[in-house]
Amino acid sequence: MATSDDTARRASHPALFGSEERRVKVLLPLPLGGAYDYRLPPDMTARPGQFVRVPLSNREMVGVVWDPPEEEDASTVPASKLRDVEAVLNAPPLPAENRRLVEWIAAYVLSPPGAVLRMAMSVPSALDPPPTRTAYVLSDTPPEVRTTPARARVIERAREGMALPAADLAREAGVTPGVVRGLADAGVLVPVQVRERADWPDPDSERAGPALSEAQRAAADSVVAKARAGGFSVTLIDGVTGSGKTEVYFEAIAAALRAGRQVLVLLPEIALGAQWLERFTKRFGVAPAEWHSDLTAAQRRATWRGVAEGRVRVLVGARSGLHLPFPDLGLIVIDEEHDQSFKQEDGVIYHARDMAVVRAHIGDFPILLASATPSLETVTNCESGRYARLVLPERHGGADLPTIEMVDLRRHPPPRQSWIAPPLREALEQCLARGEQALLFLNRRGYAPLTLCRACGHRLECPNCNAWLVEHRFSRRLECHHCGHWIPMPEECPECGAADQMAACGPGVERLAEEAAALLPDARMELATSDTLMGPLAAAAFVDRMATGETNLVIGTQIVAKGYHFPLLTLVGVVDADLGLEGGDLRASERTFQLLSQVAGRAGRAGHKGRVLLQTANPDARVLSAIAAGDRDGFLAAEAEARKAGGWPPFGRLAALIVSGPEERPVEETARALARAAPVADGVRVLGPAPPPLALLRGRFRRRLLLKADRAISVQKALRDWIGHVKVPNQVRLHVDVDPYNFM
DNA sequence: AGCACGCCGACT
DNA sequence: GTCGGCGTGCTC
Repeated sequence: MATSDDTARRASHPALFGSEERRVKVLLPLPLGGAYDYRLPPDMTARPGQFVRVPLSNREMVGVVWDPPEEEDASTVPASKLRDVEAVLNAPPLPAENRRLVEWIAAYVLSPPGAVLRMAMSVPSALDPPPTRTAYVLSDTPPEVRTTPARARVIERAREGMALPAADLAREAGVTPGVVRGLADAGVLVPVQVRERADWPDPDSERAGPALSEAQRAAADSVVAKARAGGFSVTLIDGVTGSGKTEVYFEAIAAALRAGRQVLVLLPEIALGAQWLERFTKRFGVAPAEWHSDLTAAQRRATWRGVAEGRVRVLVGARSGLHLPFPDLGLIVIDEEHDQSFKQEDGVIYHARDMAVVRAHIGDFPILLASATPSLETVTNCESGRYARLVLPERHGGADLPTIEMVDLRRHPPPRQSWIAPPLREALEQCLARGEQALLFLNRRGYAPLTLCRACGHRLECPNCNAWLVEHRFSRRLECHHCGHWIPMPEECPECGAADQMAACGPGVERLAEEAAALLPDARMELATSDTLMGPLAAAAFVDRMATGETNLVIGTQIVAKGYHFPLLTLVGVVDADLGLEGGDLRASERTFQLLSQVAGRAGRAGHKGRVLLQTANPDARVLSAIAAGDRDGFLAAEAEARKAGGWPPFGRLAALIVSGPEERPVEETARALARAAPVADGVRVLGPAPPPLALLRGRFRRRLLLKADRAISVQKALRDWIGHVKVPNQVRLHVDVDPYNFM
């Protein structure tokens, strides 16, 4: 048994103890307490960051050699427990910046570091030896063979030197694969293994960018200086839709590239479309590398490697791109920084925008946040001086901001079972008559959000969730939007058996489309929802039909609010502007403001004046009058005032505890036990437990508690002290959501 | 996350 | 008398 003194000396002078085992810390992508110690065999070296294969119980796992602790652990695992590192993988290491990010996120969201590491190891095949393909070259000592014209063409092509796979060689020589095979069998061509290496041509940072307005130029100069100089800074690029934020951050990207650094651009998944990529390609001559859920396993593998080996210079991706192993990252851009999809809600719960700021701090380089409707968090950081702010005031390209009018549904009610009020109907007719395009926005998928039986009043609910089943008329189903459960549309009431009594209540986009088709029979209408625009191809085709005017009326959910620009669109009708205010959580107003601003921003570009009609039953709501008046800053100021008064974020801290389990009783009891054990301290309050709006979700009963604390208090410490004292029975799970955005 | 160990019901 | 249910705990 080594004394603790021994252990300390061995750690600081490993060479003096050559006969002793050499230990390395290895973090495994599992929710374990921390890194495990392994013995490094004498003939092996392993540096922090390298991927290693190690035994764990009766299996093998790949982990990352972790950095030795600054000071020796109080309790060292006894040498008798150590097992040998099996192999150091021949793959690029996980950079130190990524390792620090893993630790930082783990500490912040109270997750085991291994669970966070898993996000950085989401592509296991990236660590395998790069795949090779068989290619053919001319033999140095070709045997004599009968020459045919086809063979001559192949030999001529092969003489150019590049090793080519048989199929490519045959195609380029204009012969059948059989000819190539014959030459290979004869020994004229010899096979060689070539590394398959996807390549990302370097973006050309020297290409001339577009002419910038004076405001854009000033903003660009500022971010270019930051990108060139390096060093940590956070800058908000704040400008309305069409003010040219993208052009400004493209200049910063060019500057970072000229400085030899890699660049990461994060966008909400939904906004990562062909239009953004086209703009990038126009500016830099080549497309960037991409990272999103539509990539194949092979593309993922190649991209991970390309990033790790520094061959990818610019990557644009959804939030998980943050964990890619950039060895020389020098700039991050978060576009649409306010977008809530940056908050990851499953597995490790974290906010990619905030963690990107941490990543920039760790790497000591600038990060740019861009938005037309920045989050209150970011604006507050600008006002306190933590973040810099660059304002792009006017619309670029001459189009005026749209006029925004409210349609008071109490004064102009639509006919029964209809949702388009007369003023909106007239506006639509006029718009289409002028040969322009219109968008009807309703953030509700499907035909009707509720189906009930006229005979007995029974409402069709999801058996796994506290939610109504939504009718989808195209698929003839009732679907739960929370868990994926569906049933065929019933002919008779499942409760009382009455036939033909099922009634659709309320509108979804499908029903709205039905109404619009009746009102505007000549419209070339199209539905745009996540059901109809599945995948980048469908989305690109839709954008095309809009650009050519093939479609002149879109009925869409929030999918159309983000990322697309429709040059011919002049009218936007928001069918239910009050929808987002239901539920009334902390950020309901803010979200509504952002969403409606974005939708409104679709109207009127490229010289055409836009018009936006907001249908509402509450025209006096602060959010709506602020939108109509174009008073974003006034809205944010009022919102900030209200949050400050209540001690809510960003002026206070918040963490949610979600207790869930398949049976209600133990969930309820655990939630109550947590409440009893709640911390009692100045500046800390615990709210709840309360059943959330979705008290049953995916077959699990849920309760929520909320820890609300002053800004000066560490919620992490408070949570650790608190949760540590409560026994959570086995089938009950406790999720911690630090800085919650979702209150369902 | 797996996986083995460990105590209480229905079967050959 | 065993097979097997999944509760509990461990993996360097």
